[in-house]
Amino acid sequence: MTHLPYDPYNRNCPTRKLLDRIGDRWTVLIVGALGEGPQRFGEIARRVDGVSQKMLTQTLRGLERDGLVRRTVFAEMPPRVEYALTPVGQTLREPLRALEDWAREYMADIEGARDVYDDAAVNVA
Amino acid sequence: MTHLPYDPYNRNCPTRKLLDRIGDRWTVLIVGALGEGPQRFGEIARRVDGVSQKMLTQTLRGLERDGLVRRTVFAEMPPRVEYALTPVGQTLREPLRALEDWAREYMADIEGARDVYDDAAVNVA
DNA sequence: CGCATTAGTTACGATAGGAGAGTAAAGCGA
DNA sequence: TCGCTTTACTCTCCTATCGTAACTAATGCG
Repeated sequence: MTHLPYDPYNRNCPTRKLLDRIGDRWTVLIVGALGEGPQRFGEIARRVDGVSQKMLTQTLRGLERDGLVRRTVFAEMPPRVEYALTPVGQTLREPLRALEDWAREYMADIEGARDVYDDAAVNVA
Repeated sequence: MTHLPYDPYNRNCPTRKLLDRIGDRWTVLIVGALGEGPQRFGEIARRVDGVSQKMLTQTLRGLERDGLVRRTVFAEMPPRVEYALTPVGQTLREPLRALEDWAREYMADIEGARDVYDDAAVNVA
């Protein structure tokens, strides 16, 4: 039998929560960083400027659970842990990069639109 | 002169916040809904199952301020307000639909990965 | 006169996120 | 031997955001 059609417009569909995860700010940046190759915890932290250790751990754990990231612990001291995209995780690179590229491309337009909107609000007030 | 390169990996870059907005759960679904044509407030609310009036208003206001959505008020009673994507808003449809499609395509894989992960955790515990 | 309709707004409790300090375990220099 | 360093977390506390649900304005209709 085929599965029910997944539909994020339905509140009970699991794709609804999945969208939350993959559209998440840190997920976009972390997957983007790992797209360049496997990296250690600290390397990702430095690459993704501003991410707290807590959120980095939390996001990586979620991605690992979802089978998008593989976590490898080396029994050394100080500890060494390497993170890498799985084959499924690789398939996320393109849609997320598209989002990143969109943000870069239209940022200026949007800042302009905000100025116009905010000026109009001031004039009315 | 060209503008500074926008880089969401830098915590102070405005694209960082922009990523938050466009990756947002409600934004993805609302832009998706409006991709089918202009719609009234209530129509969007019915299409995007589970969105509260508060979040719908808030998200639409943000999209309007960013110049991605145009809001048209008709002076009637009861009120009628129509929302439509602007040309810039249209350019968001493709990357967001790619996200939606990805979620639909890989949902089953991910649910499988979660089962494996959670079973392993139980065995260790 | 009172109820229905539409597009909101407001108040409030729950939850998620950020900041910052604390932890384990081994290496290494004084 | 003491204690400082490194790495990958974990914990606590505080604030911001989100969801729920009730309330509102303004008109038509029975």
